[in-house]
Amino acid sequence: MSSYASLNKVLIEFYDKMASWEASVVRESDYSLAQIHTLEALGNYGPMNMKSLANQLGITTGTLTVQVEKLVKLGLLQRFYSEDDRRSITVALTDAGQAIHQHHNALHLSLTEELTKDLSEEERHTLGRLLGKVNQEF
Amino acid sequence: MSSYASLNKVLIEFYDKMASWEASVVRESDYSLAQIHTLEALGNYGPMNMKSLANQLGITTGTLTVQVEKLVKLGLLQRFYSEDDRRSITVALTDAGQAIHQHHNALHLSLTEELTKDLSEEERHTLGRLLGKVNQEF
DNA sequence: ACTAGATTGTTTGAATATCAAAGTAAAGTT
DNA sequence: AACTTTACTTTGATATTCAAACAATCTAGT
Repeated sequence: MSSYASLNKVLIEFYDKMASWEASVVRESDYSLAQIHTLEALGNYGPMNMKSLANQLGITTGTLTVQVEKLVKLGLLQRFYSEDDRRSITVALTDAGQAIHQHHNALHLSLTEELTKDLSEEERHTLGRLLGKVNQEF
Repeated sequence: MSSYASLNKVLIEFYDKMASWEASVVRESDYSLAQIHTLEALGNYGPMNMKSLANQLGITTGTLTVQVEKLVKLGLLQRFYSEDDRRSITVALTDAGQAIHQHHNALHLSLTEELTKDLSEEERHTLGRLLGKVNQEF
């Protein structure tokens, strides 16, 4: 097996396991997977407009419009209207949304600690550096 | 930021980007995200019973029962009944299911090649080794 | 051998999430 | 000014999901 193929396997396996972990964590919360993903995207990458957010989440803007409307009604998101471009709408977390994101993010951090507890400090640094390079290529 | 926190960020970012890529690739195919995920799990990890597959996919067995039924009708999956434990049902890809999985997997392999083209052979090996360790901790 | 509890998978009913396509309004282009 | 593109929303149809109740089978302890 080529180095690409074996690395491909490992990358997919990580993605699968992360998705499965996320699903089980979210199922025990008060929010759906789609909702948590929306809060996570805004919490991790900051406020953004509908198009960027839909692209980030891998859904259409039509789907996102519905989802954002629900989260606004729940008090977790707020919309900001741009004066530069009046078609564009920036979406951001409210304080309440921020709190939920931070709670969820703490779970992620615990998981990361657990997953990498047997790595040396240097290995953790190397893994972060290499995967960071990979991320930039998307 | 601690080494855990920065690594956490990178891991999440990779997961997000992979999910987004997967969604856009799948949207252009004839199958849904849930269906492709089911085929992928069986293709990558081999035949398994309903409970294991549901766990692998991060969904309940109730949801999976419905999904497997559809895929069986489409001729992509087949069920095998165990004699050891007559409650258990092993699910596997048919040849047609295998073909779809292989087509999708080829897209993954292209992505991996693209993502890691600027890494040295040694860096690819290191990344695979470290992420492999992480995967084992789940 | 009996039984109580655990395990595996299915069914059901209700809530959510999703897309594609059509529509609206604003911005950019020629 | 007319045309095209862009950002977002709405709509209608499907697909996905879960929790809870259920049925069949297995396991362990007595």
